[in-house]
Amino acid sequence: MGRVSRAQAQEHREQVVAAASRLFRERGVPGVSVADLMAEVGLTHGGFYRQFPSKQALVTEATALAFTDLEAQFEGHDAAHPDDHAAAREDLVDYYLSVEHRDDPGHGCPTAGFGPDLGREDDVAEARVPYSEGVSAFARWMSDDPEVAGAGDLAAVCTLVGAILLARATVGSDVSEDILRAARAVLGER
Amino acid sequence: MGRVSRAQAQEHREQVVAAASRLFRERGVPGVSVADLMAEVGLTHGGFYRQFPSKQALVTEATALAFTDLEAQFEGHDAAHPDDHAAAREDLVDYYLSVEHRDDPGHGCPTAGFGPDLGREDDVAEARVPYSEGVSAFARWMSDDPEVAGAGDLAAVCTLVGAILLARATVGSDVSEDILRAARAVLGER
DNA sequence: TGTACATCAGTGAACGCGCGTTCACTGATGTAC
DNA sequence: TGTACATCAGTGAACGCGCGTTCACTGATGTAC
Repeated sequence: MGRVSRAQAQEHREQVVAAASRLFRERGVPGVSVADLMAEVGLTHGGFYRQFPSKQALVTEATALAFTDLEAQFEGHDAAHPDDHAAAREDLVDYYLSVEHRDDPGHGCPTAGFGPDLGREDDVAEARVPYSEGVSAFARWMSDDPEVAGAGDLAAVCTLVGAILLARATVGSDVSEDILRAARAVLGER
Repeated sequence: MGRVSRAQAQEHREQVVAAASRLFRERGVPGVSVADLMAEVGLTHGGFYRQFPSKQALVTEATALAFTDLEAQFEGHDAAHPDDHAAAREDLVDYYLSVEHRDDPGHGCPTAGFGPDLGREDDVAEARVPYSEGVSAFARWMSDDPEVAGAGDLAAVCTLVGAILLARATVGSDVSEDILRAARAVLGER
């Protein structure tokens, strides 16, 4: 192939991070290889290390990007309901606890998508920094006061994340839909 | 080594399932090899396939065993508070949202331990059967009427599982303890 | 603006390694007489 | 109860495979004059 322009290389780099952000959520970090990621962008695996020091470094970047995308989603809900944050929140909860979200983890919540891998593997501990900040921001957005999250807001995030995780793990059983319905009922009352 | 007695072989088998039940929760299914599991019991990897058709079949058995252990834990809490199920439930929630539980996933809740892997990999779909039944039983135990779980009970399970997952993924940040505290506060009010 | 050279993004073979699974083999256990 | 034979739990080498990472190489891009 020969050398590629700096702009092109930068674009490739960003595409790899975007692919990682999606695939890591979908299949988990150990379920996606460096070769898979590069192939997603139309490149071969060898060039990976000219852009990233290691696979684990990419995990941190992919986590951060996924939370940036989540933030944009929040802003989208707010824009759809000017001056009515409660309605925006209702929209989010509605989507969050939908079958669509359950069945599309790759484009879904990074809190649920990256959580399991970050809780387990010590070698991705670095990624816990953007992750923890993302969880805080999520709770703040769930709050009435966007500056501080209360216990109820943090607990609401737990309920959302637990529900989507359980709904995914019980797919194929009626329990899966029961879970989504139950969480929706309880969070609707808040 | 030569042949071993049937009783001995049966014991080995059970020890492997028990080790799998613990290690799969701790490191995830892809994080534990067949050789790891056999070594845990003092055997070599080759003999695995005389006891199990595949690694994936073991996942199902390990999931079922972990939920049997959880059931025993429920009974223990009930036994500690005869005729006071609410107090037993308080005990469970207290342990569930503790730093000890967060830091010991291997002996912790199978709902949180097996959930991520079952939600992701299609080749362990078989294990979703005991898993779904276990989630239902968990919700029923959280209920006042042990025969039926209401939406609030299922949602409480979601909150517990979400909280422990998030607390594990944010270890090292203050958010981790905030999460445990927040879930405790909200579930205490129920 | 044009030319000569240095840079470096991406290639593809290769590194060592660990994986799940198979298999010929072993020798103590279990069984048939 | 004792003996001869069949069974089969566990061993350890080997299977093919994919992993993360390294590296000599390529040729277009970027730069110095």
